Amino acid sequence: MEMNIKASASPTITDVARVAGVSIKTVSRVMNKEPGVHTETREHVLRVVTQMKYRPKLSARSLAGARSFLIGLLYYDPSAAFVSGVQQGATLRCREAGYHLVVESVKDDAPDLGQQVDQMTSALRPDGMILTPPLCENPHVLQALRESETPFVLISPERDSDGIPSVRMDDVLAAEQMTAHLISLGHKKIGFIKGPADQAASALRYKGFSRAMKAHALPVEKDFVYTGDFKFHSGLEGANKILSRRTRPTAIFASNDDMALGILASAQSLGLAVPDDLSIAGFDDSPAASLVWPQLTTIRQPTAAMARLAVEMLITSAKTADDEVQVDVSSTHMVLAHELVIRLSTGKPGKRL
Amino acid sequence: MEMNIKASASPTITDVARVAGVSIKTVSRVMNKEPGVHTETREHVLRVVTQMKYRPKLSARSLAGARSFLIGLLYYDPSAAFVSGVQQGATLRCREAGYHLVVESVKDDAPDLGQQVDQMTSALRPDGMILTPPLCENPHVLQALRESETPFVLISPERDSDGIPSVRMDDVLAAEQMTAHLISLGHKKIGFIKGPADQAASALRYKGFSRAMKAHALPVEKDFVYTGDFKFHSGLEGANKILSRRTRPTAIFASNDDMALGILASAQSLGLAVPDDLSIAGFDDSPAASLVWPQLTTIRQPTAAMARLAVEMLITSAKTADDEVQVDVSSTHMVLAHELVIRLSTGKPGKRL
DNA sequence: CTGAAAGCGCTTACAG
DNA sequence: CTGAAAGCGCTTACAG
Repeated sequence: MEMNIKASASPTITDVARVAGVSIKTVSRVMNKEPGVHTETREHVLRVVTQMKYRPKLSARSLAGARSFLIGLLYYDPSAAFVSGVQQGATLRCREAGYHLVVESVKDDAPDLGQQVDQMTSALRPDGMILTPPLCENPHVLQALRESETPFVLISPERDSDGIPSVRMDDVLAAEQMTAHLISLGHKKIGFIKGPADQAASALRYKGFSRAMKAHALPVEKDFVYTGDFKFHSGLEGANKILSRRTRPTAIFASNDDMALGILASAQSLGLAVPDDLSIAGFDDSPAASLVWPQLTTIRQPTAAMARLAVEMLITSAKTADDEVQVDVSSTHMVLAHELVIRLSTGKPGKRL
Repeated sequence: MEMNIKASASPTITDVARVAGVSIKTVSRVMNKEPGVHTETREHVLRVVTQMKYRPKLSARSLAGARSFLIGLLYYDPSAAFVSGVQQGATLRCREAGYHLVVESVKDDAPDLGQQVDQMTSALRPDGMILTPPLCENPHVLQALRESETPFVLISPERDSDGIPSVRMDDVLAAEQMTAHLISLGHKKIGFIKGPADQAASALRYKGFSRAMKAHALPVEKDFVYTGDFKFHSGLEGANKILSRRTRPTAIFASNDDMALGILASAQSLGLAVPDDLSIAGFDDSPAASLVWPQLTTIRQPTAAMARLAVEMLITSAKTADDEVQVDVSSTHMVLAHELVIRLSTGKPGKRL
């Protein structure tokens, strides 16, 4: 017969142990699902735990043990849909695993970025950190992380390097498929808006585009290619330029949605019907892609899935940190599937041109 | 002359005390900026701290003391620009104060929502929680929070209630100003797309609209008012309906940007020029508002500032929890200034109609 | 102004 | 399968 000894405040492991008539070590074993506890004992303890609403305190577990049950997410651009998706996936996986996600927004060009990271890791002692672009490439961040000996996973880094696990999608393949989609609709003159040279995705997406064009024996017209900066305005400008020529493409594929929306704006201001006069495709499936008319054909990045996997890897490495079964995730590079989202901004080339 | 006693691993308060030749209590005082330490002693300790790169461990501080230096942010809609802004402001203020932000994305209609909150508060023991709509109104969340005795602040709740601090903007005033702006441009027939009845902002914004109309002796035509659900599609539908009537308004004001973008799409599909044939105004200044052509006239909510203030209130209440000077924030309701963002989607009523 | 002692609530390492 | 002891790194309450 158990009885409540203290009703107020939150119960500690000692309270539970006393009520259950076992040692705190046994309660600890049960809470951590460790083997080596009699089924009856385990069930009995579990019952008491439920009854007393006992929840281990993170700070105590963290101080005594080797894990903090905290995962850090470092990001830069706050408005990006990309980060939203990543955070969503990370937070859900964390909850499932009894972990918590601590977010930190930093400026990519902050002079004290290294210290900020250092501050975060040494105070919090997270079991792992997740980096999103462009932080994946920031030497100060990477160095601070290495020095703190905090495990970390990169999401969509520029390139995979040995010893740093990463999760990504296949940008080249996605761009290739999108281009093939346009070609299959009947387009032969296809324009392309590139991203800025200093971002990894830019080159990869252009590569996919030109690869598909070449595969179908179509020329990549220089006049139809423009280099933007991933922002709306550059898409608008690029499209204005491309569409002002004597010969126009019947479709333009932009390296991201924001620029694709710029193309759409350009087309509308020029009185071109989309997709009849001009098909437009983007990349990202940002929220805005479904908030325009016609809705944008685009590529959906597996942001949430990438984040889930990143969390997974970090938790696993924390768990097995000093186990016999060393799971080495340090050279794991995962590639997740994307999704072609065909909407109304692409169609067969019109008859009007 | 100090010398490094242990170079490896991270130094603890004991290490610092030994090197500095003081007690750990003195180091603790210095780290917490407590008064009652000789300036010389303080400076000396500070020097050793810097030299050894000492950083107090959060878990130890949390376990021993009354504060966790953790603030929780509970949100529902992950894609919302609103949440992004709030998080941005919260994370920055937290860093300044040496706090960290733990985020948790929950489903508004999850059956175990109360338990989720309970789990979070009892494991993490955050010094405070921030809630965003529609969680501000969720009885399970509020009850779980109250039971856990975690202080919390509501951002833009439906209504202010005694004992629960809140931060908001003045929706009525903002809608009034936007309407006045349209009227000042010369519009007399102005349509309005309402938000869903179950969201507080809906009624407030409509109130501001009708108040301004009345102030200028203009009628609110029932045929020009439509009730949407804050989503793109409902704006599109509402506009289609309103614009299909014999008499059309020369301007439509939507209760949020997503619906305003729906109006824009409708206008474009009907061949109406914006703003010449139809002026369109939104509410939120979402990212998409600047990603369309013409860019949307809208209202910018002070999301980041609201979050900063919320964090501020929580930190203050945590600090003074058992001080003599009790700052009671429990009945504080702050109202922050918004901003009218006039862009190209509004203009003088055209001559064509 | 400064410090010695106790304790926060867990896990670790060890013993049986 | 179970437990007693020690200790994680700080703050609190107290003493001087």
